[in-house]
Amino acid sequence: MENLADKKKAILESTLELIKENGFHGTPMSLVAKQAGVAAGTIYHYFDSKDTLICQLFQYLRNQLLAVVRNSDVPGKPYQERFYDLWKSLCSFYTGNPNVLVFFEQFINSPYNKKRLEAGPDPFHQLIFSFLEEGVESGYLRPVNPEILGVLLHGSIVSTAKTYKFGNVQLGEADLEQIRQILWDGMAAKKNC
Amino acid sequence: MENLADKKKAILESTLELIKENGFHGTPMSLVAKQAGVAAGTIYHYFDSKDTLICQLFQYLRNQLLAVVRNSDVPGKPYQERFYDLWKSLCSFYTGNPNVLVFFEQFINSPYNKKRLEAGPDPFHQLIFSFLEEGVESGYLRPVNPEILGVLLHGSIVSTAKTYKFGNVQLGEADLEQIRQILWDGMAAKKNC
DNA sequence: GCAAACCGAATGAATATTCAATTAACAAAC
DNA sequence: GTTTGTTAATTGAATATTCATTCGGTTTGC
Repeated sequence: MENLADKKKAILESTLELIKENGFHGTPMSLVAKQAGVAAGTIYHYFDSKDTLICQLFQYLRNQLLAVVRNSDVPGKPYQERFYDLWKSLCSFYTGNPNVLVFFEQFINSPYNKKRLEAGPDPFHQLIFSFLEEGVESGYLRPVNPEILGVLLHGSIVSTAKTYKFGNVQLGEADLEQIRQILWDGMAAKKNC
Repeated sequence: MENLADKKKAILESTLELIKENGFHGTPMSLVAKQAGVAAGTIYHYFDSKDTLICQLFQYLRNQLLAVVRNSDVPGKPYQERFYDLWKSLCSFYTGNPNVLVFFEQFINSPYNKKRLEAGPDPFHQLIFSFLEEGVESGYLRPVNPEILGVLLHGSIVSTAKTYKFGNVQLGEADLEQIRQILWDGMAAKKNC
């Protein structure tokens, strides 16, 4: 899965790049071909249609995201640190790959996503969910539906990454730390209040 | 600004509807015309091009959002209640108008948004910012850059609204209450911890 | 009567997709 | 080591479709 054929990978990366630049529409196959350094016909050797190209691009990037999350988790550490690590690694993945974030947002709010939702929960979602569930059961997090905690966690990361890259305001490391802290303080079980 | 010509309004609303259904692309002018009950040429009487139609639709909806926020704020109330009201009104606007949420997300992550960002901060953003600034200065909220608080506030609302409508999980009123509570607990100044 | 609103078929440019032909990859046979 | 055969990869011009936009003419409001 990692060492995709060079051409196929080039096509996927070019599509990502162009969608960031020109938007979801306004990215003709001819441009994808040119940017990837292949002929138009070659794309159709690897992908049935533009639609499947876009859907497979989503899968491809989603797997990268999953790998990032998996690698960031060190089971031995205390829960709060693992929480911080998770937040940080996700956030830095998005800020380091802003075109991925843009593509995700476009994809998820497009009709393409309908089919995906009908296909059931994806591994990324499940991973986050079970991590939060563990936190609740161990008493580190408030006794709240982990789905809700996931909403807050993910929302804060996406929002932060967007502001970081696109906003007029520049957020520094200290700011990111604060956001993480505020989120934790809200979600953590209150011991002495 | 409120009583737009009937036809113009119909065109805007149809565009919104179709973009939710068929996505940003895949929404031809011919369909917009049919759905709005006008001729294709009529659209060009009101809008220079498809691009300006989409940009004006964004402005149109952004003004509605602004009005919702303005109406929800009752200056006499205690700050925490105003905070809750703001959160609730924004969230229910999005859950009640899911196509607006989808459109916003599409628009903001598209190249159209570049021009908008270059045009400076918009009134909606400013309103939220000053509300949070007031909270910080009055000592109700943590002494943190209001921009950061805004990120968290907006992220939690968007994420919640998306889950509410599109997620596999159904969130009830009690769940929304909890999310609001968690957010407040994170953002509020710590009095006794 | 006049100006603005409106119509919708016609136009022309853009573009997703196809396909017949060419080239590379590579293994088996000699 | 060369030939040969076979399959997969690649090309890019041609096709058919789609779609934004135009414009000459018609209707409506005043």
